[in-house]
Amino acid sequence: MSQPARRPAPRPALQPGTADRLLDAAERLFLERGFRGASLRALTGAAGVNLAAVAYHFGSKDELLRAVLERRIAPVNRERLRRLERLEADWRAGVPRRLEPVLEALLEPAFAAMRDDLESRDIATLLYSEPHESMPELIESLFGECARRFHAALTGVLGRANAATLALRFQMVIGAMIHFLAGRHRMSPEFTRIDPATNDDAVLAELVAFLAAGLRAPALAKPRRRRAACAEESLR
Amino acid sequence: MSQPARRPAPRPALQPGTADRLLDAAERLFLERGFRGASLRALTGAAGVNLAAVAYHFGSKDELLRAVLERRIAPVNRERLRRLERLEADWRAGVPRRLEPVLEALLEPAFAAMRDDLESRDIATLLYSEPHESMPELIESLFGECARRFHAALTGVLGRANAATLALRFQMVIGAMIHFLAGRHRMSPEFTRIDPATNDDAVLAELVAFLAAGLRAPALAKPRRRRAACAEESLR
DNA sequence: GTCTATATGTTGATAGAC
DNA sequence: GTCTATCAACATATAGAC
Repeated sequence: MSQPARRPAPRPALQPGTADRLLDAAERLFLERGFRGASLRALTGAAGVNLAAVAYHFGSKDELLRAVLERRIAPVNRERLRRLERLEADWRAGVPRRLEPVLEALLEPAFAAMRDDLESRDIATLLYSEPHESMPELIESLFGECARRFHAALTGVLGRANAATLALRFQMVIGAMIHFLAGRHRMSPEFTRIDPATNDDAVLAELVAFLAAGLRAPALAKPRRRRAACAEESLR
Repeated sequence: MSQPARRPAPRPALQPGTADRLLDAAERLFLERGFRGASLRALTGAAGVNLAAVAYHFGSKDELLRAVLERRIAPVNRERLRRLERLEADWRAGVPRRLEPVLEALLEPAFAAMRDDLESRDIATLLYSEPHESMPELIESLFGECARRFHAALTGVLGRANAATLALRFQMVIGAMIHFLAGRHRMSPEFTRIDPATNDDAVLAELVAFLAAGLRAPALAKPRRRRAACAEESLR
């Protein structure tokens, strides 16, 4: 209305640009067929763009993958850290430290993203799975800070001792989470025996309950050691 | 010495045959580079056999993959079921049902295989990861019976009610197990903060403790419901 | 920014000699 | 059983017109 002319991105929502349509198609096909299984021809064909657009907009297939992953994962991790920081502020203000809110801060943003974008159900599969030279750095750059911050927060809630056990348990949390975000849609309901109509919120609540109980499990008696009975303090 | 001539398989151990060398090389390279990332030329080159040997001995690359998977997974699942059947015989004889032995029957054979064959650390990665047309049937044919039997055993130990919750929790067990068998070697120790020297037996014990605690967690209060406090009976 | 055309290499599979 | 030679299809990437 007020501007006279020359707008670089006129209608960002009505007609997605070539780059966005490529990202959408790549996301879908990478998930369906894997990185190597989705050729540039299939990608550009599905997006309705020219084959050469990949090189022009992203440079290479590898960088297209990175763009696909970052677009989904970065906002989820930002939300995770935002929620964690609010918890930590509460703790500094004297609110007692509880385990469940930390797990919810870790899990809920991923489930929310899954609910909002059904097409992109689980981007994390691509990281967990296909071997790819640059994956380790990509994992570190995407999840490194987030993982360290949550690990530290769990240490703060569960106690500083027994760091080795907590490191193992934190990976069990990560494993259950990834499998649940990704694996459920890869296996048939006949195999998992999970009702396909199960509400995502219910799954999230069940995950939090399961993982909290696991994290609170008494530390293993090495030769022989007293076990703490208090729930919140049992991993000492 | 005594036989005059014509022996079809003279020295089965000293010099592995072409098929076995192909299986070994394929296993290693599929794990390193993924199914699609390992070409038949790379496979046969590493095995020191001719390219055409794949077609002769296995028919196709797909069937070579199936052979690789079956060779490792079938014996592990046989051992799992053998142990589970011994437990069930004990139960029929009046021994009280406990959760931990069931988890050990599920986990220990996989860890033992990992310990025995360091090269083939985690074959399950190949199933969990790369999308492949025939994977769902392959998963069903390799793990279907085993999964159903363990699911039933867990139902027997934890109680028949709340089947929906148990189905979810069983998948959490599977997820943590897979991630632990596979993921630990994909991520750097700096990322996981797990001491690389950690004993596999210790990891197994920690997994059992974590998962048992998670499986025993009280069922979620739906609107409002009394929670059972007894450990072995809490999932009712 | 988008397109055609093409360069250059690799893939899985197979035919047929030995 | 093992080999060479080769096929047809496909891959990613790029040069250069519009």
